[in-house]
Amino acid sequence: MTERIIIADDHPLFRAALGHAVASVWPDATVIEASSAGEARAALAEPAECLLLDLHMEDSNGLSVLMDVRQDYPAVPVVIVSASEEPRVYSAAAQLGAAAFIPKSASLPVLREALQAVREGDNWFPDTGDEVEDDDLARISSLTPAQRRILEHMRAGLLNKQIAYELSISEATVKAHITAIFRKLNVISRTQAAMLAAKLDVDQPAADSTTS
Amino acid sequence: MTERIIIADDHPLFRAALGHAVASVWPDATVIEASSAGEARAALAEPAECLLLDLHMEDSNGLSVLMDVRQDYPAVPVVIVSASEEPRVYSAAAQLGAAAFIPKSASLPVLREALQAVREGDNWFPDTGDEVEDDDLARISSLTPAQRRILEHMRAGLLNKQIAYELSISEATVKAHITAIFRKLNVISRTQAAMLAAKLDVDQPAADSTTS
DNA sequence: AACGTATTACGACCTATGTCTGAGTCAGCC
DNA sequence: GGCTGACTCAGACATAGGTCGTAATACGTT
Repeated sequence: MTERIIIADDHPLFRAALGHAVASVWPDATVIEASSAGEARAALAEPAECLLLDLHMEDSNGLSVLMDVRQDYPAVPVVIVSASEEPRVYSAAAQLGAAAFIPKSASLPVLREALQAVREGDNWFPDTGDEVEDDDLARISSLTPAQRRILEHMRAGLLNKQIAYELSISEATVKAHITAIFRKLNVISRTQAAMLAAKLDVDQPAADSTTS
Repeated sequence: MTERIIIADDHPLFRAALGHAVASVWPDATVIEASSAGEARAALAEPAECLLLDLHMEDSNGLSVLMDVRQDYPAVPVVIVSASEEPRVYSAAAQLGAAAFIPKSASLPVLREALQAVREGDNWFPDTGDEVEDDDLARISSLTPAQRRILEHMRAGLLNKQIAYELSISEATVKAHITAIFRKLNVISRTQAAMLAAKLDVDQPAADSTTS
């Protein structure tokens, strides 16, 4: 009987590209496309050789789909395909039983290498080079409440004088806090601090994905 | 002579998928792949029929690349390819002179339809119905090239001195440009300007699963 | 050629930002 | 009580940021 490979991704073009790569590793496999987590689960009702799973789909909450699938079909290796390049997401996926993690920025040879490894029963994860950059998130969460309030106002583009007025403290205190914030965030100007705060405020999903 | 079509996207697999679609619309064209904004600009040194441009690449932070390209090569139609589904981004791209906007979630037939329209000199944008307007966009696109360059550097958190060095101009000139930028963007500090630039240039495909 | 306008450029000048030193209060903790 | 950490503030200081006036260049108009 032919092997069934399920590709779950909500980007048709990307499914097509993945399909080509799959075909070169499993030449005789039947490729089943799914554009949502629901379709992927439906496709799993019949035995499958492998599941390529996108983390960003309309009806999916990130890694929770992976959890579900691993629970219900532990025999099916799951290859996570994600736009994320965050090492924290790699390791989260690994802990949840993914067989491989492929960033969408991967090239075709890399993709084939990963799929080949999975076919042979191995795991495959991106090479992060051991020591990852220090974590912005950890740094920002080390701020004290007063420092966080001030960072919020900095981000809004207020002057120190305005921040002092808003928080009913002196400008000297604002400056003192700001100096402490810069140290903790490892930046040297209020613009960098504000950009960092803004970036991390949008990047909530990375921090949130393991707790749901 | 053969037509040159440039595909700029940092995902090799997606470039391949786009290449297939392009080949079906421009059968005899030469497809040139670029994996960064820099490579795309280099490829534009020779006449090109069309540029397919991803908004999210390593060395680019969004729509600023589009601005630059439109400025330097107004004759080349630019098709924006983005993971974003935000109507606000569509209209931003339209205002900045993009010929088309294709969400990465588009199917192959839709993609072909858009490319065909561009080939015939038309525009093509996703069907959204209601109008979105953005004063900020109009303001930011009124910046001169020098001002835009400086805004980009401001956004990266550089000091005026560093910007001056990068652009080989004096710090006094940087300051003068910054003052002009503030007036045009209607802000009063570099932090506000940087936040505004970041907000409008956003194309955050990697971080949109948000909360459960 | 003469003109207006937009852009880029610069220096002088004042203000905002950020650092450093030092110090006071308050709360929790061993 | 002694210790620590968070929050508060002030004065002095150095530097970065921002405004203003001014000028050279470029480009299109008349």
